[in-house]
Parts: sequence; C-alpha cells; structure tokens
Amino acid sequence: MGVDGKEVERRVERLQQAARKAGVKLTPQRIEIFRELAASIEHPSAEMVLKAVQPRMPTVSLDTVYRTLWLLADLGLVSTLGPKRASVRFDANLASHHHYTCVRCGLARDFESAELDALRIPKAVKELGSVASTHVEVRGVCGRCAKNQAKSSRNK
Amino acid sequence: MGVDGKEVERRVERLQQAARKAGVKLTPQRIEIFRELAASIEHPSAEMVLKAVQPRMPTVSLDTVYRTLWLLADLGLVSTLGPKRASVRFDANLASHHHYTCVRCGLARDFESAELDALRIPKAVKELGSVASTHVEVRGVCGRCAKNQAKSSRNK
DNA sequence: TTAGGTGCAAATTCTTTGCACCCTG
DNA sequence: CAGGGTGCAAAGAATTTGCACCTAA
Repeated sequence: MGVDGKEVERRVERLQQAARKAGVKLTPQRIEIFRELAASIEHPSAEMVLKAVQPRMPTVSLDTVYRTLWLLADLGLVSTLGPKRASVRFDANLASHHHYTCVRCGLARDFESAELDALRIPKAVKELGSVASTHVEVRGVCGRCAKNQAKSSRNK
Repeated sequence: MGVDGKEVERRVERLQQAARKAGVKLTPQRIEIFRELAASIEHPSAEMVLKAVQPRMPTVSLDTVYRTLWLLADLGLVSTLGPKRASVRFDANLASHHHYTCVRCGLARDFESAELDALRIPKAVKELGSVASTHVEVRGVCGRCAKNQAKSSRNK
C-alpha cells in the first residue's frame, strides 16, 4: 500500500486499455496481481505479490504471478529492478563510476563522469536512511544488439 | 580483459594488503579469481569468472568462485550489480523516478526529482548503444536497519 | 466456441552447504 | 601444526515449463 486510490484505479484502467490493444485476456488473476503491484510502493517480489493476493484469491499460484508480471513487463506497464532473469554480476572497479546496461543482451559497462559523481540528492531521500553511494544507471540497446534487431523482429 | 596491466597489479596489491589486515588466507585460487575480475570490464558472473580461470587452474570449482567473490565483496574489494542474493523486484510506477535501496535489508523505495530526471549523459556512453532511460540509484542503510545495527554488531 | 490462461507438479538454473582432505600462515 | 580453505556432491531457493482443464472474449 501507499499509492493513492485514485492513482491505482487510473493504473488499472491503463491496464485494461493495454490488454485490449495487445489482445490479451484480462482474467481476475491478472487484475488482482496488477492492482496489488499498482498499490504498492515496496517493489515487491513475485512471492510478496502472491502473499498479498492470496487472501482475496486463495487459488492463485506462484507461477501465474510470475507469468503475469513478465506479461505486464512486456506490455510496458511494469518495470523491474535489478537484472532480469539473470545472475549476479561482479565488479572490481573501486573508483566511483556509473553503469550502462543493454536491456536486450545484458551487456554491462562502466563509464565515468565527474559531473555525475557530484549529484545532489533530494533531502526526502535522507529521511529514508543514510546515503552511502550514488550512481547513475543508463539503459539502452547496445550497438551489437541494434544490429541484430532487424533479424529478430523479422522472426516475430 | 580491458584493464591496464599496471592497474591490475595495483588492485592485486590492494587485495594482499586487505587480506593480511582481515586475517584471511591468500590462496592461489583467490588470487587468480580476483586477478581475473580486476582485469575485466565485463562485470562477469561467477560462471564467467570460472571459465576464465579454468585454463590456468583446471581444478577450481564454481563454489570456490562464489565463496571467493562474496568474500571479496565483504572485504570491500568488489561490488555487485543488481540486488545481492535476492530475487527480481517489480514496479508499477511508470513515472520517471529514482531508487533508494537499503544494502542491509533490501528495502527499495522510489523518489522523484526533476533535477535528476534531466541528467546529461556523457557522449562516451552513446558509443556503447542507444540510451532509452536513465535513473539514479542511491544505496545506504535505511532507518530501521540503522536502529538494529547496534544489536547485530554485538552478535559479531 | 476456442484460443489463450490457469494450476499443479516436475524441471531448470543459480547459488549455497556439509564434509573430508589440503595448505597457508 | 592448526584452522581456514578447497573440491565434490548434494541441498536449497528462485524461476520456468509441460500438460490437461477452464474461461474470457
């Protein structure tokens, strides 16, 4: 919880439009799963969403939650934190740096910028907790994937 | 590969100092695993590190790579991309926003900032690929964990 | 009606752990 | 020499998939 009720309903409406446009069915499960996520500010995991939805829909299963969340992500209604379906990646670069990540292949590269090292963090953040580090995440499609894009979209 | 040889050796020296200071043993496996990571710009996964090290040390096992990488992370010589040892987290907030993450408990919260929405991205990044989105990741220790900190450090 | 969606259980993938032997400090 | 470290294999956790039944459009 934490999101204004009006805003939640607005998000659910957007879901309905998007579902119709994409030609996917809107089942009660999908609506409840989405509503739960839309109302939360906690960035829940699939498991957390399941737990939140179960009281209202005791039969939903974890796999449906996963399938629904990834479907919503494909529809662009939901985003994910951290690397999608991938493993932890390590980094021995101790200098302050920022990340570029390819959303298609997972390529990850560092880049440096004195300007970005010196960001001003809003005071609202400091109410959440201490600030140990700050960095910028840039997402996009890397050069190599952009080249292969024509091929893969043809397969669609 | 990709990191200057001098810099790699500097990093390995730092490892030796840190290991001595922390009282952990420096085995050939640990040195090779670290050297591999220190020389890479690819943010490799544990599996990728294993593959890179195996030619030189055919007997190393994947579990040693994991144990070593997390040890190095504890020593502060290595960092990780994405959420540590955790699952994917989802987000239905479509507005441009930034993230605060507690490194201790994984708490994740959004925050907004018009200033941070308008960052200038260095042109070096555009050579890597297209830029679809940009956001700021802030890490720290949240208020609740800071309160519990005294307790947990006592258990040490 | 019917293609797409769901639930269940089994399969995968990534990561961690128990244990006996080994080697650094 | 002692205690931490390693390798192996087995255990765990998170996520995906195959299949038969069900339901939204």
